[in-house]
Amino acid sequence: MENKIINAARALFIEKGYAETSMSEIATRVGINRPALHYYFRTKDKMFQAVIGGIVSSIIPKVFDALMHKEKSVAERIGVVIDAYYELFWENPHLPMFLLRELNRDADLLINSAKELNVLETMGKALASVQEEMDEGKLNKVSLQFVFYNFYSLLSFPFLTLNMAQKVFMNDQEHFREMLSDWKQNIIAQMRNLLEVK
Amino acid sequence: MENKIINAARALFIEKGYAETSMSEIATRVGINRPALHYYFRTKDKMFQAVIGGIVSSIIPKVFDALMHKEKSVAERIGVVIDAYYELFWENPHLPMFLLRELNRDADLLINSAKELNVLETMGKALASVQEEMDEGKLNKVSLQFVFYNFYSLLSFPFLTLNMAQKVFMNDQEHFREMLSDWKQNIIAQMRNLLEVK
DNA sequence: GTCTATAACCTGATAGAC
DNA sequence: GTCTATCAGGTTATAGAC
Repeated sequence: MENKIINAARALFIEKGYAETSMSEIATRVGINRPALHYYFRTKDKMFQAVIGGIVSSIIPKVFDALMHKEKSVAERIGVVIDAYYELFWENPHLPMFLLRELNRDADLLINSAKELNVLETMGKALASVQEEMDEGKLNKVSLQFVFYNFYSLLSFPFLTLNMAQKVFMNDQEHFREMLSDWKQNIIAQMRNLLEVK
Repeated sequence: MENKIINAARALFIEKGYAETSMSEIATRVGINRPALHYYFRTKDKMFQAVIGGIVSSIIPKVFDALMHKEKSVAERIGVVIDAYYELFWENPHLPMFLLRELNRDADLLINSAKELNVLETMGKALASVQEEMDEGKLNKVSLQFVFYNFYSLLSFPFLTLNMAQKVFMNDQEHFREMLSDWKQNIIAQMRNLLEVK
């Protein structure tokens, strides 16, 4: 039962955000009523935090392992990371928008959750490994913030503007999938331009 | 008075979004009470639409003119466009997040407003002009959707993650301003990599 | 035009019966 | 554990006095 609730809550929170999701909505989705919800999670906030924990930990990635394999080329490593994120985002297309929205509403909530789950540490290690290669002259010297910005902006933007794309570019799901595949090559090309020594 | 209301409403809507901004909040900010608000704009929705109109029209850019000047290099033209957006976003740092949030909440509202103000047409012309140069072989052949994605993702991402940057990268305002200046060069470099024939 | 008063509703949360 | 009943507080919106 507890799981049923968390699943329904996660789906609704991700789709519409914290503020615009009501407890009644979650209750009817589960098939029970409000008071029953409060029995399992005393407050809306507690419930949201439980959901956040699950989401953040699903993003703690094996993904970052890929960055560590120095024997592989930049293109190969970036490709693996993109694939991992694509898989996650394809199942939850509104996840990037959700993270951004809640990061703006209450940054501490997400950041603290990430700290508890050692996400920042894992990410730090991965970025430090990139830094090493820069120091060795194997990669261009670029600030890690810029590496982060370039990668995540390009990765997330198509998902962030999914609604718009459907209306403006008339993208259906099939079209979107094809586009993502081409877009992956674009991200790789841009990251190579950023990082590879010429 | 009507203007005073619109200004207060715009500031609040941009900062916190439609759902999390209440009429009472706007009223106290203006210095009157709720019923007085409803006198000027009958419903919250009507008021929001009035605000949206002003915001969208402020983005209809002279910006796009810059793209038309074919005699200038890609780098020069992109630079001008970035400056125009930087100016707008510097005064309203939460504007990109606002647009994205409302685009996800109610895409039609924004798109219809954009249609009324001929934004899509202006944008279409600018993109068509880029298309021409591709046909002439002066620029790489890339889908216009990708040109759009590359530019706007890189442009908006630092603003979208402003809250996070302040907490994670310890960026104060001064630091952020410097970073933006370097970031501009990064956007130009990436757009050149995308568009320039080698 | 701007106020007070109030309607009608929805929210999150709790108490208590079963 | 799950229900009914209810509370206190906030929301948009309107009616009517001044």
